[in-house]
Amino acid sequence: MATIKEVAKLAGVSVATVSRVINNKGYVGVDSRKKVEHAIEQLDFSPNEVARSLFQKKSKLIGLLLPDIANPFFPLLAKGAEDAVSQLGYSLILGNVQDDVTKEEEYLKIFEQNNIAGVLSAVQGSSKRTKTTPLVTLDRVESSEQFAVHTDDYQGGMMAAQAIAERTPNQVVIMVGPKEIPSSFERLAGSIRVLKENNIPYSLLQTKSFRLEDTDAAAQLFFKDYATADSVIASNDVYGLALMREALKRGIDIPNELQIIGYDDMPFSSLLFPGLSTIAQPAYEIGYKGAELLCKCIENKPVTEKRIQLPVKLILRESLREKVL
Amino acid sequence: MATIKEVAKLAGVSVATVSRVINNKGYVGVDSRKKVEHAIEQLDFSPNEVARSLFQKKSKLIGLLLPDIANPFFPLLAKGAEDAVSQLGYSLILGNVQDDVTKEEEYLKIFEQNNIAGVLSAVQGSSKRTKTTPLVTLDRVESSEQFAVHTDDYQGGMMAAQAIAERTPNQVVIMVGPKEIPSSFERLAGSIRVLKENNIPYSLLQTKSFRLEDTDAAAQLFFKDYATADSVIASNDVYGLALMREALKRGIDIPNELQIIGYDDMPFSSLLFPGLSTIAQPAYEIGYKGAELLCKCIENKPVTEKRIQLPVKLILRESLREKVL
DNA sequence: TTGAAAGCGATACCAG
DNA sequence: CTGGTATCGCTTTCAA
Repeated sequence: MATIKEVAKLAGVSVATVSRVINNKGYVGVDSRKKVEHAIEQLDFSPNEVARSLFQKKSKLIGLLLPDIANPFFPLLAKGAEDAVSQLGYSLILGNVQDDVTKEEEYLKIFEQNNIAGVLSAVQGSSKRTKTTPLVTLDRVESSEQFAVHTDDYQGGMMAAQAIAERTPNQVVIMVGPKEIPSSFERLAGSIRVLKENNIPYSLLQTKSFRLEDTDAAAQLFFKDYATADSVIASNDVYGLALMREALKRGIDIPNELQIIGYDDMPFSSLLFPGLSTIAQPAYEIGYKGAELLCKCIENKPVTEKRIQLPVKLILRESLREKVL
Repeated sequence: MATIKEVAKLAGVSVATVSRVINNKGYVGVDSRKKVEHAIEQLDFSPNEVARSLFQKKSKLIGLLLPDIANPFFPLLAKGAEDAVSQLGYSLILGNVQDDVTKEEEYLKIFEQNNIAGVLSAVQGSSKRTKTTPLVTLDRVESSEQFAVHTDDYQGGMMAAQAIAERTPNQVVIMVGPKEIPSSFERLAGSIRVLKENNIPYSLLQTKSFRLEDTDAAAQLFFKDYATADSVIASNDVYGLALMREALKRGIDIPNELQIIGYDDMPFSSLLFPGLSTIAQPAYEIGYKGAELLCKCIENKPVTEKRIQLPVKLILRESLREKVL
């Protein structure tokens, strides 16, 4: 790749001048500029970001920390982040952490070693492990986070329960997401509130993780322990799906014998039949808005909203019974 | 972050010595080493990769080019790549190109500007657009590729057709993936061969892309144009799923009235009921092996296999009828 | 309006 | 064994 020096030489000016034109900064005479532009064209020059980064102590790279990229929620979030970030002139370094704090710390160190401009994190507690770099927390947001994009989990929990409540539930089971995840708690609280208000009895079933592997076990457990339940609020769509599969296998009619509502609205949820009713989380937007917010922080632009809350919405598909009025 | 200079000062040695110990290269006296190690500890020093990269003209970053990260095949591939790469001391820059050549070229330039060590590409034709950087092509591999990890699409196509052939097909439709994708062609050829050998009549239905959005339209089209077909070989699981959904909606019994086989074995395919039978592509391994191969190229290690072919396998689930012997 | 030169943080050559 | 120093490619004073 051509360097600024070669450009300078070809253009017959100094590197300083070249620098000025590529950064559009400082005075440059018209014909100097012309010559430089021409030389750049000729040599197909583009500035080395590494050298820039070294000098600026800040690169055009953003670290993206994900709990598990194989969990279908995160690719969409990543896509949103990537879209925003690349429009704003940044690129993403992918940090897939597998719910492992050690790996997260490794990545934070790598990010730092690479003069990362900021980090976008969908894993909890990253902010405690990062000092100086701007950080935006996504999705699983604790109340202590400064900059964050998240959804209203409490309301989501309420909406899910409300959808159930309006559909003649007899016995409902709430599958509770991992305790460490704050959103689980919020959703649960929201659901419980609605169920209580409607005097609907419910049981809780704790699930271990949001990982794809744990869902089957949970579904089995559900049918073992709550054989008589006729309504279930699943921790997320993957669980909802596992439940559905198991129910269909057992010849249980959905939604008449068992109605299910999930959470997230993962891409495949619409591709099923019966379709999984769910609370849609705007994963793409979370990533997109988060990236925008982060870039503002990085560039010291004014930010009006430090914590952005995105709405969730109820998606009705075939896994819920008809609403009774 | 502490610099090598500060370490040198604290340890009372020169930067050269510090450099030698952190790289484990060249002679270093025992107590010099001790002092340096201690200083490193004290200052929590870790070398700045940007400075290294500038000098070496080569970073510890690897570019990952994906056609569409929202397509559930690629997160798994990415996960495999990430696992391998991070074990070998590299990190990934994520390049999501959305089947857009311009964006791909942008990323290749960005990669270059960042002194990328190599690129891992699951989009076609990247090798034509890249000159000097080591490159490993994944999954959708043309015969011209030097370094590649892929599966045997011809065999996969045969296996899919074979599975159908053994299950009393009456009229079969092969959904053909996008023409630009070489694997589509291979699979088709394999399937046709088997069908011909068994004297089974078939029709072809061309699909536009592997994108999530196009599948519903294709499914509608299928039921419009091939209402009487009783067997279908879908381009991939997403199409298979769309077909299944549409069939169930229309009250068509699966697999008795319509049997379906997909391709890929996407994570959700096992979570359905009826489960989607499919040809499993080892997406994770493709990513993993690809990353390993790339790292060997980068480090000029001997590579025994330049083009690695991974086996596909038939996964039988409920979307196929019983086999007749 | 321009250029010379210092410096970002590390590596590696060469001398001692 | 160790240290001084040029160098990687670029940005940014500072002087001219």
